[in-house]
Amino acid sequence: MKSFEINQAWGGTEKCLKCPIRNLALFADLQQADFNLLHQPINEFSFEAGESLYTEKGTAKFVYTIRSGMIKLVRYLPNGSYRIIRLLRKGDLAGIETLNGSTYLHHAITLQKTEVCRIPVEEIEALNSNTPHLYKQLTVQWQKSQNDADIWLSELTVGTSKQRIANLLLYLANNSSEEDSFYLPSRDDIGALLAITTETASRIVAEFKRQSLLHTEHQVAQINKPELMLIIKAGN
Amino acid sequence: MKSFEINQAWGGTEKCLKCPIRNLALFADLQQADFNLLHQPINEFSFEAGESLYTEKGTAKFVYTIRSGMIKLVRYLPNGSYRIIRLLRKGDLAGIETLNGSTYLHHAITLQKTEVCRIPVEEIEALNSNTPHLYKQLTVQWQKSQNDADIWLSELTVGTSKQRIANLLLYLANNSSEEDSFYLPSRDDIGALLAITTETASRIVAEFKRQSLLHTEHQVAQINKPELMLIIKAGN
DNA sequence: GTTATAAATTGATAATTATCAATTAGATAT
DNA sequence: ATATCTAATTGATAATTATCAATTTATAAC
Repeated sequence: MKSFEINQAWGGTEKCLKCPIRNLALFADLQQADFNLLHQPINEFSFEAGESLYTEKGTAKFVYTIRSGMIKLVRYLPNGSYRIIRLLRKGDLAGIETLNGSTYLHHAITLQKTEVCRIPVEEIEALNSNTPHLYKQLTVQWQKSQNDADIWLSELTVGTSKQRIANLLLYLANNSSEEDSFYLPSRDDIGALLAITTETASRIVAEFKRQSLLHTEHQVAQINKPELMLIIKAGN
Repeated sequence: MKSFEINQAWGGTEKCLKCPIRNLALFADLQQADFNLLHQPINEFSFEAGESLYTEKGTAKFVYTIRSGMIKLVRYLPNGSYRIIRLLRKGDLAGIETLNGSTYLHHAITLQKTEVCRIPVEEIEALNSNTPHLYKQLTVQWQKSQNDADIWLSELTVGTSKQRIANLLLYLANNSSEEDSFYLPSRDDIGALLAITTETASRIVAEFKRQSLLHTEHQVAQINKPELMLIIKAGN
């Protein structure tokens, strides 16, 4: 594991209060006094692309808030293939299922350089018992991930492969941190996201590039949104 | 709407405490005193097959606990088709998204005769503010629906249509209230569940019937589980 | 029961996608 | 820079599925 701890250990209070993404994250509603309830340190980690935060059925001790970058939640299927269940970005929570169980339900793997805050589950449980301020954000996060799953199911599993990829590109562009570019997943991952083969994903991505609907430089991508939206509608 | 109220209005205390599905449902952890916090009545409704509990973007005032039967959560797509996002059964919650928003995110439609308890959102919010006993069950429910969505995404969107339908039949059989039979959705709904066409769904269901892997009488179905599991593995 | 209506099934064909295989481009290590 | 490995692309073909259309079966209404 190449990940490293950015700050050795700190109480949390000072830094969480000043955190640039606090309004997006789990602790949005916590107040000064609430932070004093924290006993264990909340550490900040930086992961390179392709690293694993945790694995399915692994013992679950931490929840992660994503500060920057992108994470895929992966399930491996009995036949050896894998499916990407969801993509997580800035402000999202990973591993929150551990509040009701002792193991993680997915593999969490970074797609890019990703910075996270690692919160011990026990601290979440303690906060929940002692302050009413965390509960609201937990339900907001829950709802966000549920809604994401719904969009995935309703929009990214219908239509031809071309329509699905066009939809995915628009989704990625609309949810990117950058204004006009976004991270383009590998063809393998596009396949695992949309339940199509790597080859089909590659063919269509290459075709979009030839048609100048998509420009890439390494994994940084830009798209022609209006044209892709037409493809989703018309399907040609 | 043919639905009718089973009980005109009642305080909730007596009946919720004796409810046969209470251990499954939202109020599992509530104690005698907590029920006294309820001000509005919790009414019991019975719906016939094909009725609508609520519609997407409808003003959300109620959450529903399913006592018996089955409900589909539906999203209509821009092109006029629809997708079934999830199936809800005994003990599941419908409309819980309204805790963080003012509208429902799906259409909820009964597939069979279905009995529900209708809980005003305000009561849930009030309970949450005044007792810590609801929160735990809310997260349990949240996790259950998230997990269901994950299973859907990872298992029911991969493989050939035949494998997907075999998977769906096993899922329905394993989650049925009855020991050895289950409710078989219409071919339209099977299509909307698995993102395949009605015709493909019909062809495969008919084939399974010819092969005696599936027996139906009206919409009551029985399956040969071991054989269907082989089909999922082998795909033929 | 008979008729009307909706759902399920089946057929023929075209379109889409998976599969297997090879090649090219890109990234990493030496 | 060169060798090595991995990812992306492309081709040919078979398999799967959608589409359009017709027919049969089931359900509901009278």
